[in-house]
Amino acid sequence: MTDFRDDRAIYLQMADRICDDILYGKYTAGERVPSVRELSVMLGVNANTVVRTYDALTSDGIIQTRRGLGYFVTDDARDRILSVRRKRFMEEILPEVARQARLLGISADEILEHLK
Amino acid sequence: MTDFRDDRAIYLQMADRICDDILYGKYTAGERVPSVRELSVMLGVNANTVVRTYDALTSDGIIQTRRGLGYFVTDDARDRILSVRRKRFMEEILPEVARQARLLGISADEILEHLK
DNA sequence: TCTACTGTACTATATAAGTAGTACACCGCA
DNA sequence: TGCGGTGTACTACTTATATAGTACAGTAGA
Repeated sequence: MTDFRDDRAIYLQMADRICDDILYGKYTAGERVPSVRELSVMLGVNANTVVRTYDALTSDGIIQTRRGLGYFVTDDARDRILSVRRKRFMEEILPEVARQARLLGISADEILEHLK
Repeated sequence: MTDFRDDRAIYLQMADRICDDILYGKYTAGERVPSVRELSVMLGVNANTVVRTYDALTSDGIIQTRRGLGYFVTDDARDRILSVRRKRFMEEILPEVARQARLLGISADEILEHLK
Protein backbone atom coordinates (compact mmCIF):
# COMPACT_ATOMS: atom_id res chain seq x y z
CA MET A 1 0.00 0.00 0.00
CA THR A 2 2.77 2.39 -0.97
CA ASP A 3 2.47 6.11 -1.72
CA PHE A 4 -1.23 6.76 -2.07
CA ARG A 5 -2.82 9.93 -0.79
CA ASP A 6 -5.51 9.54 1.81
CA ASP A 7 -7.57 12.43 0.50
CA ARG A 8 -8.70 10.61 -2.63
CA ALA A 9 -10.05 7.15 -3.35
CA ILE A 10 -7.23 4.74 -4.15
CA TYR A 11 -9.01 3.23 -7.15
CA LEU A 12 -9.25 6.69 -8.72
CA GLN A 13 -5.59 7.46 -8.07
CA MET A 14 -4.72 4.14 -9.69
CA ALA A 15 -6.83 5.01 -12.72
CA ASP A 16 -4.95 8.30 -13.05
CA ARG A 17 -1.64 6.45 -12.92
CA ILE A 18 -2.66 4.04 -15.64
CA CYS A 19 -3.62 7.02 -17.79
CA ASP A 20 -0.27 8.66 -16.99
CA ASP A 21 1.49 5.48 -18.09
CA ILE A 22 -0.45 5.47 -21.34
CA LEU A 23 0.51 9.09 -22.01
CA TYR A 24 4.13 8.30 -21.14
CA GLY A 25 4.02 5.44 -23.64
CA LYS A 26 4.46 2.69 -21.10
CA TYR A 27 1.29 1.08 -22.41
CA THR A 28 0.44 1.58 -26.08
CA ALA A 29 -2.75 0.97 -28.08
CA GLY A 30 -3.68 -2.71 -28.22
CA GLU A 31 -1.20 -3.58 -25.52
CA ARG A 32 -2.18 -5.50 -22.42
CA VAL A 33 -2.14 -3.88 -18.99
CA PRO A 34 -1.24 -5.92 -15.89
CA SER A 35 -3.86 -8.43 -14.79
CA VAL A 36 -6.08 -7.71 -11.81
CA ARG A 37 -4.06 -10.03 -9.58
CA GLU A 38 -0.71 -8.83 -10.90
CA LEU A 39 -1.46 -5.17 -10.28
CA SER A 40 -2.95 -5.87 -6.86
CA VAL A 41 0.35 -7.48 -5.84
CA MET A 42 2.48 -4.81 -7.56
CA LEU A 43 0.77 -1.97 -5.71
CA GLY A 44 -0.01 -3.81 -2.49
CA VAL A 45 -3.71 -3.25 -2.99
CA ASN A 46 -6.73 -5.49 -2.81
CA ALA A 47 -7.76 -7.21 -6.05
CA ASN A 48 -11.26 -5.78 -5.77
CA THR A 49 -9.82 -2.26 -5.76
CA VAL A 50 -8.05 -3.00 -9.04
CA VAL A 51 -11.33 -4.27 -10.47
CA ARG A 52 -12.95 -0.95 -9.56
CA THR A 53 -10.12 0.87 -11.30
CA TYR A 54 -10.42 -1.21 -14.46
CA ASP A 55 -14.21 -0.89 -14.40
CA ALA A 56 -13.85 2.89 -14.35
CA LEU A 57 -11.26 2.87 -17.15
CA THR A 58 -13.45 0.52 -19.18
CA SER A 59 -16.52 2.75 -18.94
CA ASP A 60 -14.30 5.67 -19.99
CA GLY A 61 -13.21 3.75 -23.10
CA ILE A 62 -9.57 3.70 -22.02
CA ILE A 63 -9.22 -0.07 -21.82
CA GLN A 64 -11.35 -3.01 -22.87
CA THR A 65 -11.63 -6.53 -21.54
CA ARG A 66 -11.10 -9.89 -23.15
CA ARG A 67 -12.39 -12.55 -20.83
CA GLY A 68 -9.74 -15.06 -19.90
CA LEU A 69 -7.01 -12.93 -21.48
CA GLY A 70 -6.86 -9.60 -19.72
CA TYR A 71 -7.48 -5.88 -20.21
CA PHE A 72 -6.13 -4.10 -23.29
CA VAL A 73 -5.54 -0.45 -24.16
CA THR A 74 -8.09 0.79 -26.70
CA ASP A 75 -7.01 2.38 -29.97
CA ASP A 76 -8.22 5.86 -29.04
CA ALA A 77 -7.22 5.68 -25.39
CA ARG A 78 -4.49 8.24 -25.75
CA ASP A 79 -6.75 10.72 -27.55
CA ARG A 80 -9.50 10.30 -24.97
CA ILE A 81 -7.11 10.87 -22.06
CA LEU A 82 -5.50 13.89 -23.69
CA SER A 83 -8.89 15.42 -24.40
CA VAL A 84 -10.18 15.04 -20.84
CA ARG A 85 -6.89 16.04 -19.26
CA ARG A 86 -6.43 19.16 -21.39
CA LYS A 87 -9.97 20.28 -20.65
CA ARG A 88 -9.55 19.79 -16.90
CA PHE A 89 -6.13 21.43 -16.93
CA MET A 90 -7.36 24.55 -18.68
CA GLU A 91 -10.76 24.89 -17.03
CA GLU A 92 -10.09 23.68 -13.51
CA ILE A 93 -6.45 23.32 -12.54
CA LEU A 94 -5.04 26.50 -14.08
CA PRO A 95 -7.79 28.79 -12.73
CA GLU A 96 -7.35 27.28 -9.28
CA VAL A 97 -3.58 27.78 -9.48
CA ALA A 98 -4.16 31.39 -10.51
CA ARG A 99 -6.52 31.94 -7.60
CA GLN A 100 -4.13 30.36 -5.10
CA ALA A 101 -1.22 32.38 -6.43
CA ARG A 102 -3.18 35.59 -6.06
CA LEU A 103 -4.26 34.62 -2.56
CA LEU A 104 -0.71 33.73 -1.53
CA GLY A 105 0.90 36.73 -3.16
CA ILE A 106 2.95 34.70 -5.60
CA SER A 107 3.78 36.40 -8.87
CA ALA A 108 3.49 34.90 -12.34
CA ASP A 109 7.25 35.29 -12.76
CA GLU A 110 7.86 33.32 -9.59
CA ILE A 111 5.59 30.58 -10.90
CA LEU A 112 7.37 30.52 -14.25
CA GLU A 113 10.64 30.10 -12.35
CA HIS A 114 9.41 26.80 -10.95
CA LEU A 115 8.04 25.45 -14.22
CA LYS A 116 11.14 23.78 -15.57
CA MET B 1 -25.64 20.89 -0.04
CA THR B 2 -24.57 23.26 -2.79
CA ASP B 3 -21.36 23.12 -4.81
CA PHE B 4 -19.19 20.58 -3.03
CA ARG B 5 -17.01 18.20 -4.94
CA ASP B 6 -17.65 14.52 -4.40
CA ASP B 7 -13.98 13.57 -4.63
CA ARG B 8 -13.08 15.08 -1.27
CA ALA B 9 -14.62 15.04 2.19
CA ILE B 10 -17.05 17.93 2.65
CA TYR B 11 -15.70 18.85 6.08
CA LEU B 12 -12.22 19.31 4.57
CA GLN B 13 -13.53 21.41 1.70
CA MET B 14 -15.34 23.56 4.25
CA ALA B 15 -12.12 23.97 6.25
CA ASP B 16 -10.35 25.13 3.10
CA ARG B 17 -13.06 27.68 2.45
CA ILE B 18 -12.84 29.07 5.96
CA CYS B 19 -9.09 29.44 5.44
CA ASP B 20 -9.75 31.12 2.09
CA ASP B 21 -12.10 33.55 3.81
CA ILE B 22 -9.46 34.35 6.42
CA LEU B 23 -6.90 35.04 3.69
CA TYR B 24 -9.41 37.16 1.82
CA GLY B 25 -9.97 39.15 5.01
CA LYS B 26 -13.58 38.11 5.49
CA TYR B 27 -12.68 36.88 8.98
CA THR B 28 -9.88 38.69 10.83
CA ALA B 29 -7.89 37.81 13.94
CA GLY B 30 -10.04 37.67 17.06
CA GLU B 31 -13.21 37.75 15.02
CA ARG B 32 -15.96 35.20 15.43
CA VAL B 33 -16.80 32.73 12.69
CA PRO B 34 -20.38 31.54 12.14
CA SER B 35 -21.76 29.22 14.79
CA VAL B 36 -22.05 25.51 14.14
CA ARG B 37 -25.79 25.77 13.58
CA GLU B 38 -25.54 28.94 11.50
CA LEU B 39 -22.97 27.50 9.12
CA SER B 40 -24.83 24.22 8.84
CA VAL B 41 -27.89 26.13 7.62
CA MET B 42 -25.86 28.50 5.41
CA LEU B 43 -24.21 25.63 3.57
CA GLY B 44 -27.04 23.12 3.78
CA VAL B 45 -24.86 20.71 5.65
CA ASN B 46 -25.36 18.69 8.81
CA ALA B 47 -24.30 20.37 12.06
CA ASN B 48 -22.01 17.45 12.91
CA THR B 49 -20.12 18.01 9.68
CA VAL B 50 -19.46 21.61 10.70
CA VAL B 51 -18.23 20.36 14.06
CA ARG B 52 -15.70 18.16 12.28
CA THR B 53 -14.55 21.15 10.24
CA TYR B 54 -14.12 23.31 13.32
CA ASP B 55 -12.38 20.47 15.18
CA ALA B 56 -9.86 20.21 12.36
CA LEU B 57 -9.30 23.97 12.23
CA THR B 58 -8.94 24.07 16.01
CA SER B 59 -6.26 21.38 16.07
CA ASP B 60 -4.45 23.35 13.34
CA GLY B 61 -4.49 26.47 15.50
CA ILE B 62 -6.63 28.40 13.00
CA ILE B 63 -9.59 28.99 15.31
CA GLN B 64 -10.22 28.53 19.01
CA THR B 65 -13.37 27.87 20.95
CA ARG B 66 -15.09 29.75 23.77
CA ARG B 67 -17.81 27.61 25.20
CA GLY B 68 -21.19 29.25 25.00
CA LEU B 69 -19.83 32.02 22.80
CA GLY B 70 -18.53 30.51 19.59
CA TYR B 71 -15.34 29.91 17.61
CA PHE B 72 -12.86 32.74 17.07
CA VAL B 73 -10.02 33.28 14.63
CA THR B 74 -6.64 33.00 16.37
CA ASP B 75 -4.06 35.79 16.21
CA ASP B 76 -1.62 33.84 14.05
CA ALA B 77 -4.26 32.12 11.93
CA ARG B 78 -3.32 34.04 8.81
CA ASP B 79 0.39 33.29 9.21
CA ARG B 80 -0.26 29.61 9.80
CA ILE B 81 -2.47 29.32 6.74
CA LEU B 82 -0.05 31.21 4.51
CA SER B 83 2.84 29.04 5.67
CA VAL B 84 1.07 25.76 4.99
CA ARG B 85 -0.46 26.94 1.73
CA ARG B 86 2.81 28.35 0.35
CA LYS B 87 4.65 25.15 1.19
CA ARG B 88 2.02 22.98 -0.47
CA PHE B 89 1.82 25.29 -3.48
CA MET B 90 5.55 25.24 -4.10
CA GLU B 91 6.27 21.62 -3.22
CA GLU B 92 3.15 19.84 -4.46
CA ILE B 93 0.87 21.87 -6.68
CA LEU B 94 3.44 23.58 -8.91
CA PRO B 95 5.49 20.41 -9.58
CA GLU B 96 2.28 18.57 -10.44
CA VAL B 97 1.21 21.36 -12.79
CA ALA B 98 4.63 21.24 -14.45
CA ARG B 99 4.39 17.47 -14.85
CA GLN B 100 0.88 17.68 -16.30
CA ALA B 101 1.89 20.45 -18.68
CA ARG B 102 4.83 18.41 -19.94
CA LEU B 103 2.60 15.35 -20.32
CA LEU B 104 -0.06 17.30 -22.20
CA GLY B 105 2.36 19.24 -24.37
CA ILE B 106 1.39 22.62 -22.97
CA SER B 107 4.12 25.26 -23.01
CA ALA B 108 5.07 27.56 -20.16
CA ASP B 109 4.06 30.52 -22.29
CA GLU B 110 0.64 29.05 -22.82
CA ILE B 111 0.28 28.60 -19.06
CA LEU B 112 1.39 32.16 -18.40
CA GLU B 113 -1.27 33.27 -20.87
CA HIS B 114 -3.97 31.85 -18.59
CA LEU B 115 -2.56 33.25 -15.35
CA LYS B 116 -4.24 36.62 -15.28
C1' DT C 1 -34.07 34.71 36.91
C1' DC C 2 -35.37 33.60 32.33
C1' DT C 3 -34.42 33.16 27.54
C1' DA C 4 -31.96 32.37 23.54
C1' DC C 5 -28.01 31.64 21.83
C1' DT C 6 -23.48 29.00 22.07
C1' DG C 7 -20.37 24.53 22.17
C1' DT C 8 -20.41 19.63 23.37
C1' DA C 9 -21.63 14.88 23.57
C1' DC C 10 -24.13 11.36 22.61
C1' DT C 11 -27.00 7.44 19.65
C1' DA C 12 -28.51 5.77 15.32
C1' DT C 13 -28.61 5.13 10.34
C1' DA C 14 -26.82 5.07 5.54
C1' DT C 15 -23.36 5.00 2.02
C1' DA C 16 -18.72 4.73 -0.09
C1' DA C 17 -14.27 2.71 0.10
C1' DG C 18 -11.16 -0.83 1.05
C1' DT C 19 -9.82 -5.36 2.53
C1' DA C 20 -10.20 -10.53 2.62
C1' DG C 21 -11.54 -14.71 0.82
C1' DT C 22 -14.00 -17.95 -2.16
C1' DA C 23 -15.89 -19.73 -6.37
C1' DC C 24 -16.67 -20.14 -11.28
C1' DA C 25 -16.29 -19.47 -16.28
C1' DC C 26 -13.13 -18.38 -20.16
C1' DC C 27 -8.73 -18.77 -22.82
C1' DG C 28 -4.20 -20.39 -24.58
C1' DC C 29 -0.92 -23.84 -24.47
C1' DA C 30 1.46 -28.19 -23.51
C1' DT D 1 -7.56 -33.26 -22.18
C1' DG D 2 -5.60 -30.87 -18.30
C1' DC D 3 -3.34 -26.94 -16.30
C1' DG D 4 -2.49 -22.25 -15.14
C1' DG D 5 -3.61 -17.70 -15.77
C1' DT D 6 -7.43 -14.61 -16.85
C1' DG D 7 -11.89 -11.88 -15.81
C1' DT D 8 -16.12 -12.11 -13.03
C1' DA D 9 -19.18 -12.46 -9.20
C1' DC D 10 -20.17 -13.10 -4.97
C1' DT D 11 -20.19 -12.65 0.68
C1' DA D 12 -18.35 -10.65 4.85
C1' DC D 13 -16.12 -7.28 7.58
C1' DT D 14 -14.07 -2.69 8.68
C1' DT D 15 -13.50 2.25 8.46
C1' DA D 16 -14.51 7.02 7.09
C1' DT D 17 -18.21 10.30 5.76
C1' DA D 18 -22.39 12.32 6.24
C1' DT D 19 -26.93 12.76 7.98
C1' DA D 20 -30.63 13.00 11.72
C1' DG D 21 -32.02 13.79 16.17
C1' DT D 22 -31.62 14.48 21.17
C1' DA D 23 -29.72 16.24 25.35
C1' DC D 24 -26.90 19.05 28.37
C1' DA D 25 -23.84 22.80 30.03
C1' DG D 26 -21.85 27.53 29.46
C1' DT D 27 -22.67 32.65 28.21
C1' DA D 28 -24.81 37.16 27.52
C1' DG D 29 -28.52 40.09 27.87
C1' DA D 30 -33.32 41.44 28.84
